[in-house]
Formats: sequence, C-alpha cells, structure tokens
Amino acid sequence: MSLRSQMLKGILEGCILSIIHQQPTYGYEISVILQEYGLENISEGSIYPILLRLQKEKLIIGEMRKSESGPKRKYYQLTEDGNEALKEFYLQWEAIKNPVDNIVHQGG
Amino acid sequence: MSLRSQMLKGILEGCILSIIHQQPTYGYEISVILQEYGLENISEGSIYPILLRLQKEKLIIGEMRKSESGPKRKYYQLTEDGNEALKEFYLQWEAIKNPVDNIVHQGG
DNA sequence: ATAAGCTACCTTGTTATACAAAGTAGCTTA
DNA sequence: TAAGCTACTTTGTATAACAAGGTAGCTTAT
Repeated sequence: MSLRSQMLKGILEGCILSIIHQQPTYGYEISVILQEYGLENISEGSIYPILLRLQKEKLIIGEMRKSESGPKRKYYQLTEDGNEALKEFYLQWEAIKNPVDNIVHQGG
Repeated sequence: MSLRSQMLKGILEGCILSIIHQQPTYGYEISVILQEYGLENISEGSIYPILLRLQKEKLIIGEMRKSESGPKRKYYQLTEDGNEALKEFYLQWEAIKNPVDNIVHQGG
C-alpha cells in the first residue's frame, strides 16, 4: 500500500463531506471533482465505500435521480450530523496541518 | 478510534523522520518535540513502533548512549535511504495538503 | 532505606480505512 | 452490435495509530 494511500486515511472522508457540502452530488462526479482539485487517481473503490459508510452513519442522505445521459445517479447531501462532522473535520485538519507544516519547513 | 488517529496515518512517520533529520534524537524526546509543535498526546505506543519500523526499513539507525540523568537513550539518525524517504514525504505532503486546503476553504 | 515519580524503552491486540479488483448495468455512438 | 463511457456495488488485503500493559534506571523527598 502506497504512502499516499496511508496519508489519505481519514482525510478523504472529510474531503468528500466538504465537496457534498458545497453542492449535492454523486459518486462518479466526486471522483472528477477530486481530480480537478489535484487529488488524482482516487478510485471508485475508495469513494463508494466512503459514501456508503457516511450514509450508514447518517452524515449524508442519498436520493436516486434520473440522468439525462447515462444511468441513474445517487445524489447525496449532508444531514445536520454531517454538518457537525464536517466542522469537526475542519478543526482536526487545521490542528494537524499547521504543526506538520512547521515540522516540514523547519527540517527541510 | 479517533478521527485524528486516522488522519495521522502515514503523516506521523514523516514527521518523525523530519524531526530526526533536524537533529539526532530519541523516542522520548520526540514525543516532547511533537508536543511543542502542537501535536499533543502522541503516545509512546505510536512513537516506538514507528521507530522500530523505520529502523527495520533501514531509514534510520539507532545507537544507545548513556544519559547524564536517567536511563540510557537510543539516539536515531537518518540513513541515506531515510533522506530519500523524507524527500518523498515532503512531496506527498504538499501533493495532499494543497488540494485538501482548497477543498476545505472552498466549502466553508 | 524506601517510596514516589519521572525518564526511557518495548510489545500485543484492536480498529479503522484506502484501494485493488472484480462485477453489474444503462446509455450513446459508430 | 460492439465499443466506450457513465455509474454504482462488493470482497478482500495491507497497514498504521494507539490503548494498555510491562520493564527498568535514576532522582528526590520522607
């Protein structure tokens, strides 16, 4: 398993919450959006299990909608608990990013 | 298991490499240094296994030295492979940090 | 002396997660 | 009718942080 895979643990979930928070969206599009943000090659094997997990934890809710082109899509949006979890992710991200940045910039 | 624990996966190892790169040091002191950087409550149950793993992968080498006060200390320093791994960590950290920051700041 | 408390190291078992790999199926276009 | 894209799902694997426990040396107060 790659270093990147390890480093993404826990982070990817928060990113997906954040993307859904911006606009209701579905799995396949999330992979495209992540790409656009620079997180390339995040496979569906990562994204869909996260969506199912988030749904199970009631942080998001899904709804099937017909597509004008292609199969039906499962659009997700955040629940109230999801908004809380997202806030918590933001806090944790800052609490990790800043120290790590300082360690990295001091050393290298 | 906490969100923070998940988010630290892979990252903590790179931080420890970076700290050892700055100056040869030992496990107990690393926990203090991490604290000072703001990564609080990183337990020895996290640090020592990482040090043993890094040593096994020949990214660091350890050497016991007497302490003027207290038990002997195992000082570690980076090997050539360790320097390579550290550079790779820096690259991966930037490759993850920037996209995640953009996702986070876009969303909220 | 001796107990308490800090320093310092190590090990075992648990839990969670990214991802590879494989499968299913609808729609469009050549 | 086949290729190729869209879109969702499931199974199994590897790995890492950490809780919890253990060992032991040194210093200081009682």
